[in-house]
Amino acid sequence: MNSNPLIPKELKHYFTLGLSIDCVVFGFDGEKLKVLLIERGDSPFKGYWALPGDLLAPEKDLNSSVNDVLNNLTGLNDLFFEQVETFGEVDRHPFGRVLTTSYYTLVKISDYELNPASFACEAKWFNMEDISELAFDHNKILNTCFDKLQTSIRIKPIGFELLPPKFTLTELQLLYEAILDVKLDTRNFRKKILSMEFLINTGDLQANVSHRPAKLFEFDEMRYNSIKEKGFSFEI
Amino acid sequence: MNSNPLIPKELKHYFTLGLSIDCVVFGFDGEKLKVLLIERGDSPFKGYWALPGDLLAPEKDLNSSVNDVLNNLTGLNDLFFEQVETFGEVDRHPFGRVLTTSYYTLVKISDYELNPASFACEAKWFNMEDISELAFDHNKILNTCFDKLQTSIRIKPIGFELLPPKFTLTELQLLYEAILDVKLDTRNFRKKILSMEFLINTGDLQANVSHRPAKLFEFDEMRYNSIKEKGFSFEI
DNA sequence: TGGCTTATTGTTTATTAAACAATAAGCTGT
DNA sequence: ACAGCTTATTGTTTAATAAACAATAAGCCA
Repeated sequence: MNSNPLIPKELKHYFTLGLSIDCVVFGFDGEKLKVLLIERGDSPFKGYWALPGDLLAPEKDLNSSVNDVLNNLTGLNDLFFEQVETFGEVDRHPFGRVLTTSYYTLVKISDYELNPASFACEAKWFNMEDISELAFDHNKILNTCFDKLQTSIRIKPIGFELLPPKFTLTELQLLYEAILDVKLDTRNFRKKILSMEFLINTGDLQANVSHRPAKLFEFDEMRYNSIKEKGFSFEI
Repeated sequence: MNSNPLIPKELKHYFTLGLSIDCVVFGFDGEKLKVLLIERGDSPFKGYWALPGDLLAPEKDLNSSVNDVLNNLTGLNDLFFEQVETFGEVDRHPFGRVLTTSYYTLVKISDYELNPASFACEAKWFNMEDISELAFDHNKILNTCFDKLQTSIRIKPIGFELLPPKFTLTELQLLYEAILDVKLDTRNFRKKILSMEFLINTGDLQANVSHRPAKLFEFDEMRYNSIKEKGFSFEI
């Protein structure tokens, strides 16, 4: 049962920590940026809204447990997470010493169904501005992850995971505006994003709209990935 | 002695983790970028070179323990660290389950004396290119921190901590070249760095050099800090 | 004073960002 | 068919920034 069989006696005291994983799942609904929260059905902080998170099992890798934790609580699955920061104030957890490593990801809300389970008695998307006091130090964690998201989107072309396979440039612009919380100039935005050449004009048009239909784009995955690795500067 | 008095029985199993802190101390000697390593005098990895690092005591905050860990092993003191990433592969430590949170900092080598202590039987500055196989997964950790350093220096004006209070523009350029591992155009570098207006020309000149003495600059701390917070783009 | 060493500076050209509004295309209802 | 509505699309001018490039300045020393 002890996961640390070789620990010298004098070090036993150091092997009493708990570590949790907290997931910040940002969602886009075509208009606003949201965050997925759960209502906790167990102590501590029973009844509070919180980031989906749970203790790391000693026999599991850290980074590869994130999806399990999220899946257990909300039903969401198979997401790509970015690790952000580990929080370790002594008194951040009322039960004892629990540090937590935070991660964020981005999803398209309509692609997923929420199925709260385990100690999550509810799971819900919240507008960023509607979030009040969360359990633990989760407000701080959320803010840190949001800052990181805003920085990242200027350096890497994240965002495509959040759109349908074929999308319009207007949809893409709305996504950037939602994440950065600014209004962008349409002409300049389009010039810039097209100049990066990871968008492909499919030739298809939007259907069933009562106005001029927009061109549908998809993205060039090869080129997108190579840019994503190198990074770029998206000052817009 | 148990630091987690309120843990429900069924969760005891989760509170058996160890967490260490690993410090990547980059140093600048006026010419090359170096890293501070210790030779481990204790098992595991006795005799190996390693990043200075130690277990986190359950009664101490994570971020504020970094300086203690480093000070214990090397005598260095009072540095500003940036947290980078937490590594948590199950088998990364031979004694059992130990995750590690990594941090980096930057120092001017000549400002510090090395005093290895505790299980560090040696402490030494290594050129980045002279580093071979380190203990644990420390090569991976070092690489991750180095990537982060290179990214950060393009976004924030780090670097001044590494220079004497009054320094020449050539010294500053050498620092950037050491960290980024590139050659920069002197005229463009000076224009760019001066246009940011956090450098103050002290009016003093370099002394005891057998060539045209350079002007000595210091930096405008107020302005430097405000830029550091907002971030900037140092594509150079 | 000539020679050595490093410091300092400016111009031209290319690229990128910013600001700004008129026209196009499909749909709807008449 | 067309007038009116809605959103999509596009280009130009100006300003700012980046890139490329080499001659002169200033102190020291012999």
